[in-house]
Amino acid sequence: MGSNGENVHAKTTRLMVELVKGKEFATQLQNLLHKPVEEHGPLLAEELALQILRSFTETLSVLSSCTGSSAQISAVDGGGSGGGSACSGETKKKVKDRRGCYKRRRTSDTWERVSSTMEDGRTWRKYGQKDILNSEYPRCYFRCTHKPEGCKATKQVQRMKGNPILYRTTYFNHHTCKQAQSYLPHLIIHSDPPEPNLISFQDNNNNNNIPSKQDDRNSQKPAINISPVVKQEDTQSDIQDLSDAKPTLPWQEIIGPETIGYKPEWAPMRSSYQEEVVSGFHSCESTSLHGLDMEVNQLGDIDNLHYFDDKMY
DNA sequence: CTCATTTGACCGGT
DNA sequence: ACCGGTCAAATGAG
Repeated sequence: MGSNGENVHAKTTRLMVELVKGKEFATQLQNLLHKPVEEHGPLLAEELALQILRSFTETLSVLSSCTGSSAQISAVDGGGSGGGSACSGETKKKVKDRRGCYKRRRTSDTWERVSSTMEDGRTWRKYGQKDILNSEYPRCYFRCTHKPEGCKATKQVQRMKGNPILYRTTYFNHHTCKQAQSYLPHLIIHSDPPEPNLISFQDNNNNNNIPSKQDDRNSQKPAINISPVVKQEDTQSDIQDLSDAKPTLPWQEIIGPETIGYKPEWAPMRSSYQEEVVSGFHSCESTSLHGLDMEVNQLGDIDNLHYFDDKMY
């Protein structure tokens, strides 16, 4: 980087163009959200959201090329082991050939999900967190709370580089615990007071569990954010940052008042997606993940679910 | 007291 | 040698 000023200038211009475009799309989307869905239909909003994402992707791509490295940033690249560094983020560490080359082996039981929420209807226990080279955000490691029972499902969650509102979650291994078999969270949007925009997840099996005590404990966590207006009524341990006073509820912002009530004053107006990378199948997983995705997508959220085979990643 | 999270240390893959 | 993943003691909340 810095080796060719002309290119940098051109790229800066391109960045500006992309960002302006993204802002325009976001503005259009915002305006759209103040109109009844019947007027424009759901597809237009989705198209705008896609344009915004595209703008982000392009911006990240330009930023990536600024480094002059092999960094590859995409809309779903959370800056994991292969992530690149930002233009301004010239690493102070001496860079050797092996740096950033490490890649965890992937199997067919590994898949990745990019989401505005790390919610997946499972109960997880955090067992580690690491700062990842060239990544702005730490990677958090979770295992199924039923590991003592033999469940080998794990997941990694990391905020996406350049788009920290998105979570990338990588899942590893299937759930073998039985709790998840019966676990079928159902996304419910509460439009009634006292908690406007309240969204809760309830399973179909009367798992009417109290919110985990992690809920407020996790307010320290940087990586996992669920809006406080999202209420979890299951024993989902990865509902975190519920106490965070500055929530992000992407689908909420995207779908606007017509769908779920109203956008709170404090809700930041931005194209917000969170990255969730999940690894491995819960063998106990039945429908919760996909069911949730479906619900969220219906609300305008954009999830990217990537399955890995041995060669991907 | 119990249990989840944090975080530095260690291990093993690349 | 480096880096990511996991372990486990320390810490803290309920």
